[in-house]
Amino acid sequence: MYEKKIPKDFSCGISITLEIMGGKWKPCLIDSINKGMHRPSELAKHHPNASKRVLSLQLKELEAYGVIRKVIHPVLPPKVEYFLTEVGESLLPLVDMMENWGSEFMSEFNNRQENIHVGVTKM
Amino acid sequence: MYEKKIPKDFSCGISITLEIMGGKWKPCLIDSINKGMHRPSELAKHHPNASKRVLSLQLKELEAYGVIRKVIHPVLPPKVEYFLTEVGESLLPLVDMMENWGSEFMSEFNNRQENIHVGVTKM
DNA sequence: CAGTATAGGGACAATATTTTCACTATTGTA
DNA sequence: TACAATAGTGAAAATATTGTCCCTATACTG
Repeated sequence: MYEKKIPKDFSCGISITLEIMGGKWKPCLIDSINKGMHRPSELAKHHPNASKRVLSLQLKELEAYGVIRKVIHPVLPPKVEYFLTEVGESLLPLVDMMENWGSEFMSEFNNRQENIHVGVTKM
Repeated sequence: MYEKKIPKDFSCGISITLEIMGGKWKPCLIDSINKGMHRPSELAKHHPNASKRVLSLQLKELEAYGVIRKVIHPVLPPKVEYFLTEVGESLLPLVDMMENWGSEFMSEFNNRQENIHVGVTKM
């Protein structure tokens, strides 16, 4: 395993949340699992920009922190499903807020760009 | 400047929020500025684990995204102050939620550790 | 004069994260 | 037989982020 050398800073709640949610795809994964995508292949198809490897790693981390629960069906070809735990569900408001804020910011941002192109400047 | 080679993924709002808030200290900085710490030296003293360099970089990024506003007082020795913009203030609920969730998770986590030490296991 | 405080940047080193690619193994399908 | 789908890992490379150290400049203090 990879051993970290820079000590983590857990002085404030924000750092903790960032430790658990900070990965590039973790909030997206929580969101997707909540929306019904449980199998790794589904998640991978829904996030084509994410490498399979990272998704796998981040799922493992989320599981290690008790955010999701892994169910291995003993069949072949393999079938695995991930579900949110209570801890994971308690993160949903945060994930939703991230999604909403980002969407609003994006549309605001696009509006600004349009206005600049048309030569209009807001006061 | 540093040029990124992996294209950003802005397909969902979450990625956008992460792009703006994802830095190691950005949410902490927003929180601190909101709580009245406006000068870089104050912020640095309040986050001794963060290197001066990174704080400076992340402040610059927050400014570039319009989350904070920089006020340079033309005096010597230099005096600079950062303030939240409207965009920055719109992030406060998110920052608060991160702080609260992390704090709760941490105390839950500590409780569990204690219980394990005492030999008690919750069902 | 020497040191401190102020805000910040450049150069570079150290560390962390992500990507790529090749592999494991089994079953079903063309 | 050859290949896809399934879930996942190892090794190594590529990229990103953060840390360390030294430098700029000015005014004040001792």
